[in-house]
Amino acid sequence: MPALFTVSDPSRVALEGPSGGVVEELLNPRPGDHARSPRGILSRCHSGTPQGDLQAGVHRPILIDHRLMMAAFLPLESGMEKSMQSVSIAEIIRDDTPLENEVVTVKGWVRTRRDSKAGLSFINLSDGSCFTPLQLVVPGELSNYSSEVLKITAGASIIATGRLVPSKGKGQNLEMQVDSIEVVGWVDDPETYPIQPKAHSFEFLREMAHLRPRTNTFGAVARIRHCMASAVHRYFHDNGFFWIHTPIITANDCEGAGEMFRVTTLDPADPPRDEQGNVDFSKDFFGRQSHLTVSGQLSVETWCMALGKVYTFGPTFRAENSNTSRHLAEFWMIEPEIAFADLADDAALAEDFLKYIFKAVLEEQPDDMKFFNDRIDKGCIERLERFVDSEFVRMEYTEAISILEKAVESGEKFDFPVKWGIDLQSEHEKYLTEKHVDGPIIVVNYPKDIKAFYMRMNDDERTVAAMDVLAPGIGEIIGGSQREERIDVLDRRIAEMGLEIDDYWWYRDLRRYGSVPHAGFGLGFERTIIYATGMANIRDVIPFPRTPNSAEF
RNA sequence: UCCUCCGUAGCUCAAUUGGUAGAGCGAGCGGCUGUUAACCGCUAGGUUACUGGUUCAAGUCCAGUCGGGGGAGCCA
Repeated sequence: MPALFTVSDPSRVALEGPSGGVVEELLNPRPGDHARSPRGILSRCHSGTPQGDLQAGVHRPILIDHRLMMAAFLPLESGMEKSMQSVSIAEIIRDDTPLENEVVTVKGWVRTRRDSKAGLSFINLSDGSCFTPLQLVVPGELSNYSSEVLKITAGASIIATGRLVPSKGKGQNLEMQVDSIEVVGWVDDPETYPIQPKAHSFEFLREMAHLRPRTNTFGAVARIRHCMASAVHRYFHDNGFFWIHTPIITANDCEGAGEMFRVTTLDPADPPRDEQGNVDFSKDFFGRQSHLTVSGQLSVETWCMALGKVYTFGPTFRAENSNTSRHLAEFWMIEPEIAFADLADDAALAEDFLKYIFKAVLEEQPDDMKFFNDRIDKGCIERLERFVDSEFVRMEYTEAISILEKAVESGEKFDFPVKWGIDLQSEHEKYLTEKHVDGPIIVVNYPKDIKAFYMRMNDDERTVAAMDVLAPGIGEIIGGSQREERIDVLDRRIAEMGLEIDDYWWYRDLRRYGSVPHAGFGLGFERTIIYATGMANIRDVIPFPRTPNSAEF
C-alpha cells in the first residue's frame, strides 16, 4: 500500500533558480493537499512558473533544509485513521511534531526495560528510524503485564499502541503511555544475547556482524552512510551527471592496480590444460581470464566521451593482503568523469563535491552526528564545519617538495627522505595539510614515473596532470587526473610502462574518434564516512566488511 | 607481506617473583524507585584460544598453530 504525503507546513518550500540561487516566489501548496510524493505536490501546486520549465530543470523545487522537508510533508498510510496510524519514532521525536496527544502504534526492538514497583515499567524502544529511542510507559494494569511485559529483555521485538504525551521524566520530550503491547519475538536465552545494554568493543561487535546493527553506533553509521550515498547521487543528478553502471566483472587488467580476484567456472582441482600444461582459460566461462573490477574508470571514460558528465558509484574489489584500518577487499568507490575539462576543472569539482556531501550530513543527520561528536570523536562536527567553510589550497607537487625540504632544514623529522621524484608518504601529507596549511590541499602535477599511464603528460615532460586532495586528520581523500587524450602520447606511455598495447584497443579508439580533453577522480566511499564520523576502523562503516581471512557473514 | 601488542565468566578487564581463578557490567531471584549507564542484597556462571614442552607446581616461562588489535607498505 503506497504512502500518501500530505502538506503540513507549506511555508517551508521554496524554488531554486537555474543559477542555484533561491527564487523569491514561494510555492503555495494548500495544507491538506496530498500526493504520492513531495515532488508530486510541488508539481501540482506550482502555479507561478510554467510546468514545462520545471521539468526542463530551469526551475527545480528544493528544500532549504532537508530536515524541514520532513516537517513540511507528513506521510500518511492510505486508508488508515490518523489516530491509529503506525508511525516511525523519527516522526515522533522531531521538533514541533503534530503527533502529540495522538494515539499511534510503534514497532521496534527493545533496548532496555526498567521496572518500577509503583506498578509500571519503562521500555526504551528503537525502530532504527533515528538515533533516539522512544520511551514507553507500560502500566501494570495491562492484562499481559506480569505474564509478558516483565519478561521482556533487550533485543525483543514488540508492537505497542498508546497515546503520545509530554514526559514526566527527564531525557525526552514525548513518551508513549501504552494501552496495549504485543511481543512479536522473544529473546531466546537472554543471558547469552550478545548485544547487552552496555559498552561493547568494536572488535567484539565485528564478530557479531548480524546483530551489531542494533547498537547505537552501527545504527548511526548506517543512517550516515545512507545520507551520504543519497547526497552523492543528488549532487551529481542536480549537476547534470549521469550514473553509469560499469561492470563488476572485467576481462582486462588495464590499470594493473594491484591484485585482482579471479572469476571462473573452471574446476580448481582439475582445470583444462593447453599443450604447454598451463591452465587453458579459453575454456573458461568468458573464453578468457576474467576478474572482479578494481576500478570503473576506464569503462566510464567511454560513456564520458558521449554523455559528457558521468560517474560510477559501486562496489570495487582488491585482493591485496592489506591488514589496516583503512583497507577493505570489497569497498564502494565513486568516480566522476567530465569531458571538455582539464585538471583545474577536476579540482574544482572535487572541492565542490566534498563540501556538498559533508554539508548534507551536518544538515540532515544532526542527532547521529551529535552522537559521533560526543562519544566517538570529540570535535568531528567542528572539523566538518571547518572543512565545508574552507578554501582548498592549490599546490604544485614541486612546491610541496620544497616546503617539505625546508621543514627538514628547520628540524622536522621524517622517516622517509624527501626529494623530488618520491611519492608523498603519509607523514609528508600530514605535515602539509595539518602543519603547513591546516586545511584541505589539492596537490597537482606529480612526477610521471610514480603515476599511471593514462594521466596526461605535461609540457615539461617530467610531470603528469595528476591531483591528490589531502585533508587534515585523514591524508589523501581523493586521487584524480586529467586523462591523456592524445593518441601518440598515450601509445608512448603504454610502451614506456611495458604494457601490452593490444589490450587497450578500445581505450585507444576513444583517442582516435573525436577525442577531447577530460578528467576525473576516485573517492573511496568508506574513507569518506570515516572522515565524517570519526570512526577509527573502516570495517565499522560498512555493513559486512571483507578483509583477508574474514568473510564470515 | 613486515613490525608490534593481545587472547582469562555472556561482555569489559584484574590476578605481585611461577604458588587456591577475581571484580564490574550483563543474566536469574528478592528489595527500593517516574525510571532512563538506575540503586542495594543474594545466586548461578571458567578445559585461562589450541597443541606440545620446562617445572614439585604454569593464566604466568618456552616452541608451534589459530584468531584479533595497532602501525607500516600498497592503495581508495
